[in-house]
Amino acid sequence: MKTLSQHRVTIVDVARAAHVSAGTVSNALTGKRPVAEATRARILAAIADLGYQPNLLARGLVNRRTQTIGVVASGLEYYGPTRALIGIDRAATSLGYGLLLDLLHSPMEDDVEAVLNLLSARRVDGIIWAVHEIGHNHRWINEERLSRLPPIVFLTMQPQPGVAVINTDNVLGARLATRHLLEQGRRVIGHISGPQEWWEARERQRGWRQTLLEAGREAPEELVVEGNWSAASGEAGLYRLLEQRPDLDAVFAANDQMALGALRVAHRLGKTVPGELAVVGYDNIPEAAYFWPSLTTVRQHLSDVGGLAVQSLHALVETKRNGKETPPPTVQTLSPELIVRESSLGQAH
Amino acid sequence: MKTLSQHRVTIVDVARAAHVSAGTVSNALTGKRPVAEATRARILAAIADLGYQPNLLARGLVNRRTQTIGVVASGLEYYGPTRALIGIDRAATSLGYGLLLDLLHSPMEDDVEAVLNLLSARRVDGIIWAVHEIGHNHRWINEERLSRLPPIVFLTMQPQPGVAVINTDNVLGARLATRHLLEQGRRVIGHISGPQEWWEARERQRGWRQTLLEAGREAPEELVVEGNWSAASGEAGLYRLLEQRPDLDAVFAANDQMALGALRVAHRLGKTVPGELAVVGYDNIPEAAYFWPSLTTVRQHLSDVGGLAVQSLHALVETKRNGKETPPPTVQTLSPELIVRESSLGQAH
DNA sequence: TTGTAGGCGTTATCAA
DNA sequence: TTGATAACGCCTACAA
Repeated sequence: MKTLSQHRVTIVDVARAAHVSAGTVSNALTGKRPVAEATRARILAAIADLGYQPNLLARGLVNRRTQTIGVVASGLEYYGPTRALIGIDRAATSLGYGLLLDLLHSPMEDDVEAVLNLLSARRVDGIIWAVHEIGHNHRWINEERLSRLPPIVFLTMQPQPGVAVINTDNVLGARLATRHLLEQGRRVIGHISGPQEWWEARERQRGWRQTLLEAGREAPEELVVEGNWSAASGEAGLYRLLEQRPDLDAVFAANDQMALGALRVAHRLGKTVPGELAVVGYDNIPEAAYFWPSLTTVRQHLSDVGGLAVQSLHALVETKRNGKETPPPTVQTLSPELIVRESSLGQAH
Repeated sequence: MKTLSQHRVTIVDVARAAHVSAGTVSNALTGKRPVAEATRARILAAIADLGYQPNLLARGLVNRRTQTIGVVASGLEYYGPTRALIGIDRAATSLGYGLLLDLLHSPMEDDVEAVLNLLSARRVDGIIWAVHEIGHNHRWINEERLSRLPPIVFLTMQPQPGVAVINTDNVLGARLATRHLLEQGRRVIGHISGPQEWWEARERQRGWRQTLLEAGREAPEELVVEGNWSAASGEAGLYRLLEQRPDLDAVFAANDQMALGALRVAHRLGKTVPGELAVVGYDNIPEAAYFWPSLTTVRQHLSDVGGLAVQSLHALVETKRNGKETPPPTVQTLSPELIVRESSLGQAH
């Protein structure tokens, strides 16, 4: 027996109030079958009257579809991942998906299986994996495992056969930065890299090296120091670099924070920027334009990356649902752009 | 008839494989009723064998509980909201909740009702409302509306009778900053405020004014300019301030980005910081320690705010589920702390 | 155009 | 300790 109190209103209540069957209410709601104008009006009135809200759990149960995307991310304390998340949210909302968010707090050790299982258990329609590739934390990715998961799209990782990836071209970004420094007449261009366990850090370093070699320069070990993305490590990095190569007249840091640390060292040593030392960063964090001097940097279109990921995922979900054979997963790579500001302009000295 | 292909394994499959009933499998899984050791072993074996994963939709349907928290947030491009989100995620995970994320991209105009309805329809157990209070965008909050929603906790807003709020003490933060400047012997302390539609901006300005008046100083209008949180507006702000009060020897900006803009103006004008002008910010973004000079600022414990929100929400959910009368909602306010760095140290001139 | 019956995958109740 | 049965709230055939 139903007590009126403490009873959430269901589709049956609406049906009763509108003098129709539950099925008809459902049809009026989903529009999957025609409903007479008059009855639809009564139904809508009843819905408004009772304050009915369809239970998406029940709906998902029968539809085998939840309109939900699971997003696994890490490093939200950095600028990049947050931008990507914003892009994901925007696209997801416009396609009618909800977002189930799961942050990995230590992306090298977190229990990936547990996360995946939970997402599966919640029956998300698809997954966006926005966890940085560090060390072997992408080891779990293989066809066997993926086959037992909903469609999944990866962000910023080493392309791999059989998986859908949305990338940014880190090599190109580094090349733009380095070439720009060459064009400004810089002769000794150092690099403060990210941690070498990070795929992106290796790519950026590769771009720097390639460009130097292609220009007939050398890229010896003493021109590279490894940072950990923090401004503190950028600071330490530039000190070390200057020790190893006092004639350094330019430095390309693998992110803006480390570049900021480098700027600080220059100030402290009384080295003028860009006069005696040119500095270029990577990421274009909002603050970069207001550093002193303002920072030349590389901009990635991260929120586009997020948006693209959702679109690709949506396509995968749809083709799977229609039972069609899924086309081979693709890699999409977006090009970054160089943003030139004060910190790198003009000839040395 | 069931075809083996294309059939997700259910609890019934497990039951059959383990020669027990579905109910028993359920009991083994949830531990809500005792199950003989021998049968439990068989069940677990079958689960592993079949790769069974409970369907949380179905479970949620009957339990009337989804172990999900809806998080509505805005301004993720800023440092603060992201920190809060991280804190929320951490606490939620440890309490066994999933996070359904919904970002408002223009928090003044977005359709709040649509968001709330969607969350309700998905049957989240509770909601965390982390949308900045701007203008009248919190107008919808009233007892009548809240009564038709799951338990909800608000972040950083003007306390209001009948709603649970987790706050940071913005007035106190501004007081700490301003008092510090007074103690350093500064005589003319200006303020670059946030947009006055923002509650937090008004609070910080209030703290600044109070402190000056209590110290027997004046806080005339020409000592305040309104920014929009961006570094650009901080830049414009300081120019204006200096025009109005050439004798300005300190400025308190309502966030670190605007402080950064102010630093830039000082450099450009050749004004030494802190010698001729002391600068204090608010937020303690990671870059602040590496500005030139490093920035004195106010640190809020935002990830604690997020964690507390989850805990409070959890408590609300539990008492509601046990049918107990919910105790009157409370306001919890965390104290910020002043972080002193180079930009404010020492006497003027 | 509408109604009826059955099922989506679990858990809770009541017996056994 | 275990098994049958009836919900949970919705959608989809099939009939009418």
